[in-house]
Amino acid sequence: MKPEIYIKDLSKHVGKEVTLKGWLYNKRASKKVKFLILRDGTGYLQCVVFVGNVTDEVFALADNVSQETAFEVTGIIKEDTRQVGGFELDATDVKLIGESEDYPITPKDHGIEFLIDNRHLWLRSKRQVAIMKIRHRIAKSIRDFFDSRDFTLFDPPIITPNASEGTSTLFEMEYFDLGKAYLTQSGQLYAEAGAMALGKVYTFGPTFRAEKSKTRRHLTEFWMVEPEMAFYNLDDDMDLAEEMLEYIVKSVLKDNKAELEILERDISKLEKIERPFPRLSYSDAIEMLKEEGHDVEWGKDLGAADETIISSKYDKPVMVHRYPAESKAFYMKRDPENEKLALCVDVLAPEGYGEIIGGSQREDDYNKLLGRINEHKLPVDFFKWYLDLRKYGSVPHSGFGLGLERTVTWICGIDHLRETIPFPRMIYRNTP
RNA sequence: UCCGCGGUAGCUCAAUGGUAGAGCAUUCGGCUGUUAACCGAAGGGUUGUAAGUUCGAAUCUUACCCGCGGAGCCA
Repeated sequence: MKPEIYIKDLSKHVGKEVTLKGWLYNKRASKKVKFLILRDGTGYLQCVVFVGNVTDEVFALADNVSQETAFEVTGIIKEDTRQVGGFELDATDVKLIGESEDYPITPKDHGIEFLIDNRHLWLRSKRQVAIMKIRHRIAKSIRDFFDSRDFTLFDPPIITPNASEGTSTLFEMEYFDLGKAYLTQSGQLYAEAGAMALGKVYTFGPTFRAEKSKTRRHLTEFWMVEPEMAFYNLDDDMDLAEEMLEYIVKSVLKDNKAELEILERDISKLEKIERPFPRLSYSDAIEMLKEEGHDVEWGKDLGAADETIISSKYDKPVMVHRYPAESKAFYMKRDPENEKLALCVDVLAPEGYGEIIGGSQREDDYNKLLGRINEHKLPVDFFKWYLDLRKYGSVPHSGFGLGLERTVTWICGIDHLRETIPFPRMIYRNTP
């Protein structure tokens, strides 16, 4: 029943008769010859059905198949430089597997609302298939990167009673008789416990933010990778982030050339992603913006426009570190050389793609951390276990979070991250 | 939450306040090599909803609904 060969493997079958299974991507027809474009998830193949080469019934069938009809085709594989994949199939038989009537997504233009309404079908289109393959490659390269560096995959809970950065942006639910619980917006606090147990860990899973953000850079459900390392300071943290990003980009360049081409990605931009990446303190970034005549003030977080200006100066990701602590999360350690600064870093992707990583060295002093929790008016009870990590063998430690969809968006060179996850969840959309 | 833009055929879009149209898709016909194939024909409409102005509203006004882009916030 299962296919014996796939389109990606055709080079081994030139001159031989093969049977392929898939769906009709598109069709071009004249009276005596029909061109059926088959897609099977691994590639695209033009199948030529000539009037004399098949029975009349088969020829009539080839004439009638409509877009996205599932069918099986048998024929001889020929090399053909005119075709995208380099091959063509001379059909000797076609069998119908599943009909497709009035498929809504045509090869012409569509609006985004219509496409997202039909996301379950939109995923079949060439561009979406390419993006999903690159997403997969990026996820795999992330796992390979950490796995080969003595990290242990550490899965934090999705349902949590506490908030790492306040409750205003959390999805809330009733948890039996225990009151409110929330969908996690970060596995970091749990990863810290993991780092104290295993040394180096990483989490990789979905996270949730009920932010009312309506931009091309936000989803309410997105995937995040969060490494957490004992005995790493901020510099070590930045070194790791840099090494990981380089590794990811090189993996995609090595294995996804065809997909990048479908997306018309300018590969030369990705080829420049090599260590070292520029590092810039927040204060220097502010100075730089001021010199350019932009209205910025020390102490405020950088806006999206500011980030774009900074990242446009470089053709590599930029690491902006040591932001004013006031606007940052409670768990970040202060810079011992300047208590107003947090030992944190944001990595801004090039070409205006903005923040893809946020990381920091964590506060490892019990009393300072307790003070921060109180300053931020967070419920101390919920953080008792987290404070314990500073009570029993506390060590300097650091970590960061990488947004998977933002990374895919940047590497694919597309303009909205809703295309980088199979079924995007956004503020005004939770279907299909 | 705020600012801006939009909603017309299955889809993408036209249409000075005066008969609602084209391309694609669909159906039928033509074509032996097409690359979003091409050529010809046909069917397809409560112009987001409600009210108002007007002899007459897709077009002007008001309210509402839905969507898109952006800001803030963040990955």
